[in-house]
Amino acid sequence: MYENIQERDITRLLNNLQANTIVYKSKQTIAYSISNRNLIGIMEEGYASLIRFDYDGKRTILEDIKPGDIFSDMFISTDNSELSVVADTDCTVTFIEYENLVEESKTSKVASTFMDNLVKLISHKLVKRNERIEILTRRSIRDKLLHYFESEAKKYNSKTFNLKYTYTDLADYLSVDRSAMMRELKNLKDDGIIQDVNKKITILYQ
Amino acid sequence: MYENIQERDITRLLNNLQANTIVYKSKQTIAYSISNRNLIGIMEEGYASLIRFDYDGKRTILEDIKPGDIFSDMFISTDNSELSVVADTDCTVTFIEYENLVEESKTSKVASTFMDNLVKLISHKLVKRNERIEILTRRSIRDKLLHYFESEAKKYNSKTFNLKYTYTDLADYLSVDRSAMMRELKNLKDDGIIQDVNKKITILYQ
DNA sequence: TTTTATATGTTGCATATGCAACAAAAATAC
DNA sequence: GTATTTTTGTTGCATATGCAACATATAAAA
Repeated sequence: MYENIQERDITRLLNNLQANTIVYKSKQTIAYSISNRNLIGIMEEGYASLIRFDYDGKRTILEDIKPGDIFSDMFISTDNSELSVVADTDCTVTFIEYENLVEESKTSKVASTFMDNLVKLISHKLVKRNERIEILTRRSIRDKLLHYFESEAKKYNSKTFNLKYTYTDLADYLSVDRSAMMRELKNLKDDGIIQDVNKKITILYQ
Repeated sequence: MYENIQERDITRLLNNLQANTIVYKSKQTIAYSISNRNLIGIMEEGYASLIRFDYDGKRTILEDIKPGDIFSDMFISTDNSELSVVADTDCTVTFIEYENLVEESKTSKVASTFMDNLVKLISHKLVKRNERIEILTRRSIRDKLLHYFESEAKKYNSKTFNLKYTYTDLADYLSVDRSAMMRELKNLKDDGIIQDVNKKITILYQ
C-alpha cells in the first residue's frame, strides 16, 4: 500500500488523514470495526481472513489478508452483512477514511500516489476474485481441484508446490463437501494424475 | 465514470490524457484491443459482456457492461487470456492509459475526481464479484436459484421482478446445466415456492 | 415472406457428490 | 505432561445433477 512513498511521507500523510491504528489479538473479529462507512483498513502486521458465515454454520473463505493488503466495507455488499474479517494471528491495522483520502489527493502528490496504489490493490483483488470464480464455475470436484492445482503451479512456476490451505479450508475455498473432495483427491492419486505427499502436491501430466 | 465532473472538464481531461474513442459493431470482440497494458475502456454508449470461453466451448458471463461502466486488462489475470469483452449492441468506447491518468491526477483536481470515480467503480465490481461468489458457493441448484432470486428481489425491493437473463444465460451465470436448472425451476414452482409467468418471477414465501 | 438460428421445455440414464457417521492422527490448549 | 479441539481419512447411502437427445417455440436474418 505504501509503494513509491517515502517513510516520512507516509507518516505525514497518515497524520493528515487522521488515520488510527488498532491492534487485534488472534481470532478476534475485525469487521465490526469497519462496518460503518467507507473505512479502509491497511494490514500493517499479521494475517487475517475475509469470511462468510452461513445461516447453517457453513463458512467460506473469501480472501486471505496479508501485510500490506487492504480491506474495506466499500468492497462488501450492504445486503449480506454476514461477512467479517477475522484475525488469524495478532494483527496491527491502520484505518483511514476514504473521503479524507480523496480530499487530500486533490492537493497532495503523495496522496495521489496513495490513490494509485489503492487502485492497483483493488484491481488485484478483482483479479483474485475472477480466478476464484474461474474455479467455482467448474462443474465437478475433479475439475475444481485440477484448476486450483494448475493455477498454483503457474503461480509458483513449478509442477510441485505446497498446499497453503488445510484440506478442510481447501474444501471451503472450492466450496465442495470435504469428504467428497478427499475421495476425489484419492481418485486423482490412484489415476496417476497427481502426487500428494502430505500437502506437497505434484502434477504428473505433461 | 464522469460523476461530479463538468462536461467541459471531461473534454479537457480526455484531451490531456490522449484518450481515443472507438466505435464497435454488435457482436464484435472488444477485448483484443485492450489486451496490451493498463488500458481502461469507458463504455460511452451501448452494452457489452465480459465472457470467458472454455476450451470445451462452455462460456461464462462474468460481467455485464453498461454505459458509464469501465473495463480493463488491469482487472484480468494474465494467466487466463481466454477472457474477452464482446459487444452486445453497437458500442462507443473511450480508451485511456491508466499511467497517464495517475500522472495527471498529481496536478489536476479533475483527474483526482476521476481517480475517485475509478476507485468507486472498481469497488462496485468487487462487490458484484462477491455476490456472484456468494451464489456460486451454494451447493445445490435450488439454493443457487433461490439466492439469486432473493438478491434480485432485494435489489428491486419487491418479491416480483423480471429476469434480466434468458434461462440459458442464467444457467451460465449460476454455472449449472441448463436442463437441470429448468427441472429445478419446475420443482420450485410445483412446491409453491416461486411463481414464474414467463420470466416474471415472484417469491411466494414469507 | 421464408429461412435460419437461438431459446425453451422435457425426459432417461449414469454417476458424482452431499450428507452422516465414524475412527485415528495431529495440533493446540491447559 | 494430559486434555481438548481440530484435521484427516474412510465408507454407505440416497439423490441431485450433468449429459445427451429430442421437440417445439420464439427471435433474427435473409
